[in-house]
Amino acid sequence: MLSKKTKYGLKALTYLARQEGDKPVQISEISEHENISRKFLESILLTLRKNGFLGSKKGKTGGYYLLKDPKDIKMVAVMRILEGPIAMVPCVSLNFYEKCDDCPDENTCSVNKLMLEVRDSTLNIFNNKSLADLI
Amino acid sequence: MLSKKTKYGLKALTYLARQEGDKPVQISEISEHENISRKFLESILLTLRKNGFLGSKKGKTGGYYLLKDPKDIKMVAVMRILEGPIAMVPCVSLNFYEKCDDCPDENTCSVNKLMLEVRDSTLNIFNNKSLADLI
DNA sequence: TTAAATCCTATTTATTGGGTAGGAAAATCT
DNA sequence: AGATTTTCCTACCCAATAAATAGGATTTAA
Repeated sequence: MLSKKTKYGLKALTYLARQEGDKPVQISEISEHENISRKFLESILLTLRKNGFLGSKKGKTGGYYLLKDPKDIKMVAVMRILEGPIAMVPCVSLNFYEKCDDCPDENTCSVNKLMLEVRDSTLNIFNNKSLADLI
Repeated sequence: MLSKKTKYGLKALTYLARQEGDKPVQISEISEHENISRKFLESILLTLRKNGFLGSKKGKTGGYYLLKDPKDIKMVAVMRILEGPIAMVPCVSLNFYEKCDDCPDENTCSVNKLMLEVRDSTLNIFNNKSLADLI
């Protein structure tokens, strides 16, 4: 299941991508338009900023704005920051690899091979989709 | 993330599929070979039985066995029973559909469309994989 | 100087995953 | 028949995580 954090983050990003010009958009504007708890959204935008997707301006007339062109914001990057691993099991994750405590041998593990296939097909989508494609 | 329930269930199924003949296999044998908590596995096998994947025999010499040929046990069916929805959001789920409380219109929702694509590609894999393919 | 915005850390609350407990019911073996 | 060994079933617990909230510090424009 996609976490609400990721879902809200994606919605906020598309909201920003739809803006004309690069005037900062306030949290509350986004939260109202997209029906997201203001405080929760605040923390999400904060992590998106800390990870280089958003810029911000403080004080009156402050807000958030995209740092890159929507077509240069790959879904795979956003997903990894907000949701974490793309893979369904850590043992087939590229960026969050972890060995399973059960499973003595990954090479002969049936679950491993199945989930590898799922990962590849999902990755294929996220690699080839940018924020621009979401609008 | 794939739940351990699903992971263990898949491992148990492949273990059973690898058996010669259809003699019942006891829970404890599977749990030892696959490093799964005995009690937890018990509850998993129970749901697999209640959903028509496994048969069981009680008492001494009892245990579990596959009811169908491994090639007739589709991954998509197993996944839906053990893991639940294939889709990452309820609003694109075929079997577990639910409307999102935020989102006023699914047809114009960017997340919806993206996750629909992911669902389709994952579904495509699970539809075309059977237990036999896991061995 | 005031108001309005982001920034930041910590805390709370709710949900779920993972696992246990304990006994009832059934089947086998002696 | 009785002992033993298995599955069956319901209920419960615990820890981790997700979701959301609190509250003040900092910055900026008017």
